[in-house]
Amino acid sequence: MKIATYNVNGINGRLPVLLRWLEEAQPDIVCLQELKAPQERFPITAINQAGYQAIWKGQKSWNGVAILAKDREIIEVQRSLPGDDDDVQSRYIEAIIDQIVICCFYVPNGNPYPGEKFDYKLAWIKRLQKRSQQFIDMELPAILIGDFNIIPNAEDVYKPERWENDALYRKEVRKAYRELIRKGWIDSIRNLFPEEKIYTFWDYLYKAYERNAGIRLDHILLSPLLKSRLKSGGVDKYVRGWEKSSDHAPVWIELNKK
Amino acid sequence: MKIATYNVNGINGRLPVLLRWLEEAQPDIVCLQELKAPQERFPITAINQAGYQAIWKGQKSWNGVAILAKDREIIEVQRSLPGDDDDVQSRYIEAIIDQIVICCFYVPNGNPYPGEKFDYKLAWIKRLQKRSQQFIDMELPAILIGDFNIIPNAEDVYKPERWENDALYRKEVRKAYRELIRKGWIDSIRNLFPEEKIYTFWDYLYKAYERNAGIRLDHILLSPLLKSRLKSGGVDKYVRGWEKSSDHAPVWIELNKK
DNA sequence: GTGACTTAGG
DNA sequence: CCTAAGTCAC
Repeated sequence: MKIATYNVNGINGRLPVLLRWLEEAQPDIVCLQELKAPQERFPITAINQAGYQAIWKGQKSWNGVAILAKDREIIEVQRSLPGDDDDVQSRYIEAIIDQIVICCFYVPNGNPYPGEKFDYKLAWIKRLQKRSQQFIDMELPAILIGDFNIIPNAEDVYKPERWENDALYRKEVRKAYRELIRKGWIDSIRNLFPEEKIYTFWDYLYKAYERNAGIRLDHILLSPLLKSRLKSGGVDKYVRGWEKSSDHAPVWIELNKK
Repeated sequence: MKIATYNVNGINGRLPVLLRWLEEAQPDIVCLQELKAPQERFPITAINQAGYQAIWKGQKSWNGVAILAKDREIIEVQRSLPGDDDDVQSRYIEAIIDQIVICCFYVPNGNPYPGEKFDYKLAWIKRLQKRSQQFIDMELPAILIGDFNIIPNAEDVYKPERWENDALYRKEVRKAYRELIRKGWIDSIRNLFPEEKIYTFWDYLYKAYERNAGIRLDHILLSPLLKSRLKSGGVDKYVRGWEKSSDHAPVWIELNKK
């Protein structure tokens, strides 16, 4: 089973690119972030025609997340991240597919640091830690997947010294990521490729992709129960080179059958 | 010699369509309106690559006119319509090509009627009448060509009764058009096709093109000296059906050699 | 640099 | 409906 995450940066403007990638990559489960579309403007017809069921949580202009699945039932569990009823941003959706809990999310960017937005990011991650710990405690097969807006380590950014005070790399958020790992979550891509330079995002500005000035932001974390099923994975970097591409590339793993 | 007019409704957004049409239609002289680009953003490189020389008068956001010519010298004569030095709108450009005076323009829309904008339109047309009369008086071969924003007659609109109080069809502007004809200008398309229903514009709204709910706004008027050289003409209506087309279609004539 | 939104003009 | 342009967020 192939499971992927892709920050599309606008589901409607990105539709041709998304459909082309779905056709070529044939993922079974896809988590999307940054739909940038209100609930009623999600292109469900085109997604269905491509062979996928979907659940999604839209929002006008910003954020928005979705889970797509091919030939599989999607059981929606949550449409927001528990822990703050006043949070109106559409950044989290959770479902059970094939008996695995899929937590698809888009962590707040958090810039500028310091400031309110950074505080919101830290608070959001705390809620995510809390929610995710429940799956660990219950010993459920679960996946944390999406745009974490966290660069986990120095080897995940082309020029770490430039990023010290960026909310994507601040020590507080790296610490939160390490905390997840300490609790048992497995960074699947880093597990498969312990030494390689792997990026998932290249800024639109300054020819970042051509210079490979990238960062690793999009992650797929497996709960301990799933570790033994991890078969392969990768970043579809070439998609970032397509016309009218997102600034992120799709990231995917394959799990062996239970 | 093939001479055409095309209101492109945004030269940069329309560039692929324009280049495709130039390639297919192979006009010798092309008058463009509604460039909607400042002087420095006219895509002269692409136009040159397509084989055309050009002169143009740009304006930020609105209006803007250009004259293109293939393998012919363009002698620029005017960059604005004489008669009002305070008029800052880029609606008129005049050149001599192959010993013919080419007056390329974009008459003000004039809506809503009544109002200041309608008054500006009438005043603008008066200046055009004055300028054009000079060519008649001097017995020069000349062409008035562009988007007149005038529906000359009831047969030039799909539903005339709906348009009585629209600035494109108000009796004042139709009278001004008749006045040009009375002075000797020849409506080349109507001369070639006295009885046919011919439109050059279909609104983007309400599926106007699919319903053929069109109007005739773009005209090519010949000074008396050129009447005998009129060989053929037409509206490239199919261009309006292309993806990302303008709301106008190109209009063209062919002149016999002198 | 890019997307979504808003506004103005048609 | 469609364009250009200005705004905001990333």
